[in-house]
Amino acid sequence: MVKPVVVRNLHGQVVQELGRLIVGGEIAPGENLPREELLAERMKVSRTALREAMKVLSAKGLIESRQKTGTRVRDTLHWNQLDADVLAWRCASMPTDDFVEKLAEMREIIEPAAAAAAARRRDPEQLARIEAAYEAMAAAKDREEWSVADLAFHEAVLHATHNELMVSLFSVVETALGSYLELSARKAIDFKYSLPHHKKVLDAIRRRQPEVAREAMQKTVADSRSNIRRHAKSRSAPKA
Amino acid sequence: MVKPVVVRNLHGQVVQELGRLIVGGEIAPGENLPREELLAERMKVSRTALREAMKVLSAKGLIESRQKTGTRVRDTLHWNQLDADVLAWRCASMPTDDFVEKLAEMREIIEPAAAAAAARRRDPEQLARIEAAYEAMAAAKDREEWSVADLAFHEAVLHATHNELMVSLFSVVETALGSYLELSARKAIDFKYSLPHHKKVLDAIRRRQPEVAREAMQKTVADSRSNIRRHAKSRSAPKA
DNA sequence: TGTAGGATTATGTAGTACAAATGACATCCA
DNA sequence: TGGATGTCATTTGTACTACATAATCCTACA
Repeated sequence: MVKPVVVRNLHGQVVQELGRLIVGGEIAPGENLPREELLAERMKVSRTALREAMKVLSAKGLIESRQKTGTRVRDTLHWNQLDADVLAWRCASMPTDDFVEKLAEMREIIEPAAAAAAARRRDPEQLARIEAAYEAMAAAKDREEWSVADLAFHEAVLHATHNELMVSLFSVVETALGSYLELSARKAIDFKYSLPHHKKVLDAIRRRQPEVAREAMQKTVADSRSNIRRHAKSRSAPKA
Repeated sequence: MVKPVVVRNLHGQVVQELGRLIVGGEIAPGENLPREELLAERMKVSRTALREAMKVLSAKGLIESRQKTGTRVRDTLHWNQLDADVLAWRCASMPTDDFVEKLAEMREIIEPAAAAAAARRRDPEQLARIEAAYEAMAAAKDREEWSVADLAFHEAVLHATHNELMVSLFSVVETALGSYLELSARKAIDFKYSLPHHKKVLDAIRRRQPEVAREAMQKTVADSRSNIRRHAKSRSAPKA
């Protein structure tokens, strides 16, 4: 279920390896990487492959290389935080639940607004897609099926806003959050408990009632957030 | 003022050139690029430089290359829409004001929520930064100075949320929007008209009143949005 | 002491050669 | 005829070498 981030290319592997090191903080911002020739040798790849990987990382804002000076890790300020890879690396490296909170916060901001926009701008086709997702949720027989349908529902709502930037943001955040949720199973009983919430959202969008949709969606994600939070608490060892 | 996107590297230029072509729609999704060797020759660069550029583009989700099949432009769905470059290319290519609307919508969603979060979580240092920005706005003598301070104000608010994802999103959106605003001058008279709005935001954050802050910020950005909209209307030739 | 300019050293670019993957096509066998 | 199988051709992937270019550092000279 969790996509294993399959990489067929060599430089892709190098990107993953270096990316993890940098985002994980093992190579601190401001610090210089070893010379290309050296690093290539150490990673057992050609300088060509290494350089292609470096270009990718510098496209993500993680590093910056100049002649003579060498290649250095940029300040986190310049990192492309909303890049899917960067986010994934952070998820993998930050054991603190602090980051999950931030993701959840983003979601809680985006989704209600999106629901409102969807209620205003949806067209029949998109409404149908939302309805279909809802039906699938209602018909889900296990948690697995339900999560898939749930995700489809939210994505359909986002699509109905006609704003692809929003869709993009959501999918990035959601993917990152999802990887957390899947780590451990929620209570299997009552996995459909939020179905009524979703129904309200659907109805409001159907009836073109932006404010109602916003509020309903707000309740839905707040619920899910408290779920995540409870989750986080029980998962992490109490550190204080 | 508008950063000229200075690129010192050769492959950087190639990235820009190809990126513009793809995002601008001159090479449609699904379409194949010419073979590397051919394309390199046509662009008068070595295959090495071209490939490094392609790696960057594929990191942004614009293209995908496989052996034998060649390199093809991916569907817009996979584009890294929130990448600063991609956004910039879109701004440069989409003459429609439709896109500006979408950017403004994002802003209108993020900022009020951010103001609320800032009111809840700001620490003294960040408050000071917001105040400093406000003072600079109040003291601005021309539109130029004012925009700089304005931007600093909003950025300071975002920082006070302690959520770097939000900061990142804002800065991307804002940069893209900014490039539009700078295209043509707003009315020079009363360029400080929104100062009172900002004051309200500042006060609410200082007093830790999330809801007040949200509402004040909401008014501020709504105002700016209607400004943009008026702007857009007068700029674009009426097409219908 | 200050500055000009060269030595040094890192990345940047070019070009060649070969490896690997895979789509297309021909071939073979039932 | 139809389907499985194998070979070939083409395109990207990787490696390696050579040299260009920029920026730092440091020496030498005024």
